[in-house]
Amino acid sequence: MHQGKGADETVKRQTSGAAPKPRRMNAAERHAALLRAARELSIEQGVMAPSLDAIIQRAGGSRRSIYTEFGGKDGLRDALMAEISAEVLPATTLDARQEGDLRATLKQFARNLIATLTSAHGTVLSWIILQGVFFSPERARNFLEQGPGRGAKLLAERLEVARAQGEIEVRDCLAAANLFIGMVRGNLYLERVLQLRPPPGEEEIEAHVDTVVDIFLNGLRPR
Amino acid sequence: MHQGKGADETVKRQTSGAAPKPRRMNAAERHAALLRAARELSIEQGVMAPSLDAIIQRAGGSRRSIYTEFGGKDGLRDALMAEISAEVLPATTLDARQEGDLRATLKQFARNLIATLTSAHGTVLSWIILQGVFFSPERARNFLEQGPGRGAKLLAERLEVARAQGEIEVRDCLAAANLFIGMVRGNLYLERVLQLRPPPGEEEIEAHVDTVVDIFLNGLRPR
DNA sequence: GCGAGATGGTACTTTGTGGTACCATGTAAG
DNA sequence: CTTACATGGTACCACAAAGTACCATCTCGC
Repeated sequence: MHQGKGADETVKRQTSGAAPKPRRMNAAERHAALLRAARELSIEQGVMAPSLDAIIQRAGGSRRSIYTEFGGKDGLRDALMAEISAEVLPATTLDARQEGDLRATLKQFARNLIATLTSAHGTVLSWIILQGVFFSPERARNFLEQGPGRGAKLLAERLEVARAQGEIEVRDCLAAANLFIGMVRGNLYLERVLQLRPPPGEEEIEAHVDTVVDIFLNGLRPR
Repeated sequence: MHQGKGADETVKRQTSGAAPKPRRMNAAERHAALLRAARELSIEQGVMAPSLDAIIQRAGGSRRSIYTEFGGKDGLRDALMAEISAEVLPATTLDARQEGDLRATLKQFARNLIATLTSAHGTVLSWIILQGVFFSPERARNFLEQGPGRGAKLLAERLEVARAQGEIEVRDCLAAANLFIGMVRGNLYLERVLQLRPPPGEEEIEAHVDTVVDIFLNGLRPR
């Protein structure tokens, strides 16, 4: 390995032009590179299962950068968790201002949710949250409340509006909302988390969403 | 600790009756004790997160027993996985011979499934399967196919019978079965896996099952 | 009783990994 | 050009935990 590094040194010496692989990163670059490497490796091996050495090797830079940027492995995990949470959270909540008809709203919500959950970063987030139960229960719980919990609540409110207008007939709107979300997740989500299949294509998502909304709305229609 | 053990020795000496804490285990006892300790600690700290020392300490016996019984930590994990799988599998499949009406069948299936999934060992199994993706994907995939996969298939067959009899109206019975299972899992399962709540009581399960089956069957009823 | 095999307890070795210190080198300021 | 600082690379340390060896002790068969 030493020899390999030595050979590279010829590159860095006097190359004045655009270096294909900048030898020096600024803070922002290092930050991003480390998070990206941590995320990629977490997808492959499990959340933060890879060693810091592996992360460094992929991200470039030195071990020290992890400590200067994140304060250690825990800090890196937290940062990764926060980053992905921020990406995924919007998809888990219903846009309350959307005033279209109920079916369209449900479809939009379902489409957004299942697409995000089954995407690559949605899967990683799931893993982080799931495993986070053991190393940072607070954060996991917090995410659950901010994300899926809030999404279910907003959806329940929308259902209550629909019920008031006689569109649907249901006892517990929050329970119904949770069931709807459960249907949306269905088996797709589980299969994705277990890495038994690639992310679904648009058509597949669309078909899934159609079926879910059909059954759900039909199940709630006034008799 | 030595003194504590020494004090116990008086018990074992000539006590002909039931020894409260037998000093020597036979193979079966050791096997069971180790699996039990591993399971309990896995519930508390994550699958196989505890060290062998912790497991030994709880199970009694010596480190060597793990190697003689299971060949090492990996063997113990596999054995634990197999054991819990065997316990949970029956609940994930529909009893095909049950010839009652559709609603009763669905309720029975849903009740069994959600009760098992949200129970303590169901939660551990989930963790084992989830994390198993990374250390033994084959076993995880196999379980999924044998359990939930087969359960969904059997349920789909039952739905097809119902469809043939005009009880329900649905395009894709397998998709519907998966949605049903998704509804049954709902949020209860997720909250349990994330240890955000204790196992639901019977009334709670019953209410959940009622709502699920109501919406589902209503959603599929012929128009 | 007594000895051989089995078992429990413990200490040791090895390995992997998080964290830290140090050196060399590249970059930027004067 | 020179100097000072920041950064990359590497070696080192500390610690935890898996795996192993050994000894004492218990059980069982003679």
